[in-house]
Amino acid sequence: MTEDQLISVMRDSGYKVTPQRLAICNYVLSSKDHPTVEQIHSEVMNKHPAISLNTIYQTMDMLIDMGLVQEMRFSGSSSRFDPNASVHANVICQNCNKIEDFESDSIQELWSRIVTEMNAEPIGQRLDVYVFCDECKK
Amino acid sequence: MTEDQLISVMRDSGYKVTPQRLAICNYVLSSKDHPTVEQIHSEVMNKHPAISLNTIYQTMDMLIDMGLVQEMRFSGSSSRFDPNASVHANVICQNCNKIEDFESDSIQELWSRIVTEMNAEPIGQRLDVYVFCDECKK
DNA sequence: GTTACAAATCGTAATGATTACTAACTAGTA
DNA sequence: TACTAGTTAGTAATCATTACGATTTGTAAC
Repeated sequence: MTEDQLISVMRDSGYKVTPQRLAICNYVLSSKDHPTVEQIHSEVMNKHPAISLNTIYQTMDMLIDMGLVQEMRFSGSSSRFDPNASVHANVICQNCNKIEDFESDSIQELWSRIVTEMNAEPIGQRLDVYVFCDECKK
Repeated sequence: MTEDQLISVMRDSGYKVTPQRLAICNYVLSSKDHPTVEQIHSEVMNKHPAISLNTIYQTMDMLIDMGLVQEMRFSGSSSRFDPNASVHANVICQNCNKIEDFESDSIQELWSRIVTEMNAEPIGQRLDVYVFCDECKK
């Protein structure tokens, strides 16, 4: 999604476009590692040194509301945010908490079949696979 | 799982068997509605009026450690515990937070395919489907 | 059965992520 | 340019969860 598209979506959803929000969105929507609020905060502070945690939380709520990110909560740590909107699996190391996405056509295909079987109209989904990553296996 | 089997598993894992733990386990392992710590607490208080929240938390940690329940965290609410160890989907209403299990051969197949394609050795999984339940659609 | 000891329990205090609140500020619009 | 509603930053409050310490209890050895 380009920045112009993002701005349109924000305006269409009734949100004002501020430099803080753009900085947060640009970082989160392009990130690959499912960042926490703290990570987002310290990253965005490079451009906006006075930005408050509150603004991060509020902007994440906006992104969730617009359907552009998914919040993932885990025990013993703070929320992480997943900007990948497609059907995919989150491969999560139980030791170091690293998260990697795993996508494949067969996941998409089987998922649609399951949804049909359920006779439901899902508004979202989440697939987690818990593993020990290569690093942590050692 | 019978109570005798449960007791064996607890002893084998190095946990002592106490009346409080048995009461908590009996309730949680037979529950169908993914209870919260508060629900477990108020239920078990019927038998053990002085039981503390702390004991519930500690016993849930034990059950997680023994692989008999899975913890599920969500935004804006406390953890819920799923005693269903099989591969299944949690159908979660985004409005009332009701959770229902959905099991089918396709889910099993999806799961085995992911595991094969990923070439990983998963130690657990979680499949969520977010919906508005029939009640909340009205 | 008694004893010894490590673990469990309970009550309370501490922690820490998240939310609420408020005054100052700003984007969007006329 | 001026107005208004929404946004921001800073701080305080909340609440689920965890940590702590004194007392009690399960279990294994005697």
